[in-house]
Amino acid sequence: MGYNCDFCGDQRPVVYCRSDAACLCLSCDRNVHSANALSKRHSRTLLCERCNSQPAFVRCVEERVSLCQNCDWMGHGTSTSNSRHKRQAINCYSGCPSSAELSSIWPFFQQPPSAGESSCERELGLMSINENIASTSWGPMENNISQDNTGIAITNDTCNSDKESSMGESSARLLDQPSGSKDTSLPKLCCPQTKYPGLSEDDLYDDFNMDEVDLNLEKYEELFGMTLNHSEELLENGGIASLFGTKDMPAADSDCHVAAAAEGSSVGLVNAIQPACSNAASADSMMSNKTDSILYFTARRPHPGESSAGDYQDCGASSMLLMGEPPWCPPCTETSFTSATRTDAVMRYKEKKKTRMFEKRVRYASRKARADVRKRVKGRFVKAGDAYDYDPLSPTRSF
DNA sequence: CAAAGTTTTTGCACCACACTAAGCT
DNA sequence: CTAGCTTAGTGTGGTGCAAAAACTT
Repeated sequence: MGYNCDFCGDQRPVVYCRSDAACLCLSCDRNVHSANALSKRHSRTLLCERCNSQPAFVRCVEERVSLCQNCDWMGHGTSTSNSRHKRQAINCYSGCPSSAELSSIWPFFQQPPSAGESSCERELGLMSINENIASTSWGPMENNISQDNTGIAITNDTCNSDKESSMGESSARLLDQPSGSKDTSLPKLCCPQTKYPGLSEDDLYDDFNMDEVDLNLEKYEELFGMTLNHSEELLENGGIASLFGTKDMPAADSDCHVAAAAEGSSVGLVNAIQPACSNAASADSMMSNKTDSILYFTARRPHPGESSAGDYQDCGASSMLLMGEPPWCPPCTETSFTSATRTDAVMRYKEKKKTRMFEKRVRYASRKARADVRKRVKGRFVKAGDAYDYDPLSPTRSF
């Protein structure tokens, strides 16, 4: 097929790293992801055995292949005779597991013939995979996630730890909401995007526990621009109140409420839109809807001293933390969302959207992988062999 | 309220080199 | 038409610095 590891370009890729958007062989996977604590947190999953370019999220038991959303859709769509094939979700992992340990995560997993025991595996012994994570969770173990009954996943991510401190109280309140919380603790699956036989609605919601990098807005917008337009249309049509099921949407000092409500409502949108974008659909598309809504509301009126909405976007799902009280909180007594405010907000949103087009995005995962491990002096790349003051692969510096 | 001073935020250039794409043989 | 080669241009991330913005006096 001609597909090779994005890093070494030699071995057949086996796993897909969402954070790096890279297909890697086991050896490089361990090398790259043992480089530092952050890379170790990258959640990876098997590579789709059909297209060899997307992360697999289900395993077809009958066909014994791991499939991405798209290939699964193509192969198991309702119109095909294979639609009744039994499939099981494929979990993600982080850390630096050995092939044997991967086999314990995925019973069907077999080490490719070409991929021998890597030096990384031999030398580093960095296996840090947490049994619970491997079997039940998406991503880093430090994520504490709960869900409310609208399907909002609230992540307690390191990414927003700073902001969380300022919003800590409201976040805590949100997390502690007795009425809304189902106390569902951690989501269980990593990547199922649509409803499948055997996957519950809860499983669907689990999608919202996303890797922060996957929440790159341009990426979603690029793939699923229509969903954004949809959200925008709702705004412009004044559909916010009806969308949220309340006519008293808070205005001032309540961006958080609005965002949270939009959050929950977006889930509905997702379900409605999903089939239309199935060709390229992925879990990302779900977050596209979610974050787009967040984008608008958080961008609407930044509080003094707060970071910009863009910062929230950078943190992806963790932006949810900043939303303060959940939608089921009684609306405040302030004026409702007037049409003038809405128009103004839409204008700001469109402006923001325009500028966002120019934001940086990683186009070549292999280059990113190289840059990630390249030695630097004061942030600048140095020639191989030259003295350096920063080596991403080494916890200590040369000086 | 305006001006001056201070602090914070934002944007960008820099670096090496693997990789891509285009052009040519 | 395809394959192989050459070459120019691109993109990648961490850091430092300058400019702009925000804030205080």
